[in-house]
Amino acid sequence: MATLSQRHVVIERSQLPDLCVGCDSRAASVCNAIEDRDMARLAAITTSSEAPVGRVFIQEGESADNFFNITLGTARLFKLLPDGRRQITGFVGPGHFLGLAVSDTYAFSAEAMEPVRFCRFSRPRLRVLLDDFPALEKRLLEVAATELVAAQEQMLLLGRKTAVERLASFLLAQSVMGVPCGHPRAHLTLKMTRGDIADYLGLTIETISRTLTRLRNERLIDIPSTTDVIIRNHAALVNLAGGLNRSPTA
Amino acid sequence: MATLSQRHVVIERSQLPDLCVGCDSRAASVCNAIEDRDMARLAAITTSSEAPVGRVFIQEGESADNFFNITLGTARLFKLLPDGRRQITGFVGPGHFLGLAVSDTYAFSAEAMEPVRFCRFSRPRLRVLLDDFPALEKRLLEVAATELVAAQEQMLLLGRKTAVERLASFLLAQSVMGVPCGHPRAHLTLKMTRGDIADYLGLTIETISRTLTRLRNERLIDIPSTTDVIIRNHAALVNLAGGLNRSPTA
DNA sequence: CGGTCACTTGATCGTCTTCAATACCAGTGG
DNA sequence: CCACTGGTATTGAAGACGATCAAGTGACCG
Repeated sequence: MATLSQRHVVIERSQLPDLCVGCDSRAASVCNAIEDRDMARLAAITTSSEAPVGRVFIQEGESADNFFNITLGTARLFKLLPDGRRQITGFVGPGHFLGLAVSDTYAFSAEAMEPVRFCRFSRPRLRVLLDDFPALEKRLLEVAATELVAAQEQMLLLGRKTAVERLASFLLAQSVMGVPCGHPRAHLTLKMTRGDIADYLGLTIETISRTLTRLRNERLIDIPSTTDVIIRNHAALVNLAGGLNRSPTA
Repeated sequence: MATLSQRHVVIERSQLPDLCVGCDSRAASVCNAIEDRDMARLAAITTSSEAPVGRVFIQEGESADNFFNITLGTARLFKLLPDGRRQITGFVGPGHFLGLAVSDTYAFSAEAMEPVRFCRFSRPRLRVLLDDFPALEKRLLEVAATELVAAQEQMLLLGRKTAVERLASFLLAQSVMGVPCGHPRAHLTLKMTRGDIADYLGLTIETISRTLTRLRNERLIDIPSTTDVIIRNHAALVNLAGGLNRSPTA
């Protein structure tokens, strides 16, 4: 088990570019954020497991006994209302930590979108580890702060942006996902369904579909297939999205 | 300066009840979260300042040079869109830390709702302090995690709840604000305007007003003055709000 | 080839917004 | 004491954006 998860960790790190050391978005990746020796120590106390597509491997409200470190695949994080309305709070991939919940229960659910492999370790064990490696704790704090900033941006989106603006913001965010420093990608391959996007942006499937075709008709994007989007007019999208982290001139 | 802020800190702590040591919501207060000796050390490197009502003492997009620790008063945190639309991400009072931003610029603005007094200290200084006191860092992590959970709850509210549900959730949240463990207060005195509430809940002033009167007509609340709300039917509000952190039965 | 699932597109509906008028309250100065 | 002012809240009427309801298309797969 230990050796298995250890190998995953190594694979993870070797996949990541070694440049971009001083980059902002580097903090977003927990993988990059942890020293090699810490990662080894981390791997030693984890148990690796897998979740098939559709499996909810973290259930909101259940006892938050474990921390998770995704090593492969993608998952959606979401919260539900009693009548089934769903809000997706994020999509997470390799390198992401889950389970920072303070209370004794998880604050959200996590469901595998692709087959997901993750390392799991108990809270007490993490506590010990954090005591031994303050650097790890520092990094975790950075990660939490990064997510907090992202959450605030999402609040702005959900509370104040129109449908087009939300979709523009979403596409732009997707275009820089996993691109540490360089230029944003123009070709996106979405791993989520329209329903996922809708529940992430606080809209409905139909509105997502309509708005996408509208953006296509206005030549801002192309949609070669339902999973692929090509950004044709990046500047216009940025403008629509509300400047994308601009400093307000008002 | 140092002695001044130190006195504030002492005042802060003495105002807080010493019970409720094992309580969940204790983590939300940074004041409670820091050891006495750490607080003294903290106070030693801070400079205390004040902001009059309406003063924006943190500006989104500006260089994030300082951390802030509110010691008196209340402030609204918000983000703006280029055309002036505002999303309030939170209301913060004494004990709250600000400036956890990872990037080199603040991710939000902060404006004094009442006269605000705060201790300010530079990031490098905080870094030194965190190195000396791992316990402080651990607490900060808890605080960040708590805020993250709150942010996710707010995303659910903004993305998926109706106007009544949002207002019900808001009133209930207000009723437990500053009440660490005990029963929620029935009598609320709101420090924010309708406009603030609107920008916090992703609605308009008019909708807030209408929805409040609707709740009053349905005998769920009373509104003795524009700033005061009395919760008459707590259970009904909880039901409206969507169970309030319930574990979804679906 | 039939079935399922996801997506698209159209028509209608409802909630919240927008626009507008009025009421309210505190502070200020005549 | 009362009129005046500016900010804030309430209430009404009309409008818009997105939701809902519904039908149809296309891709994938047994």
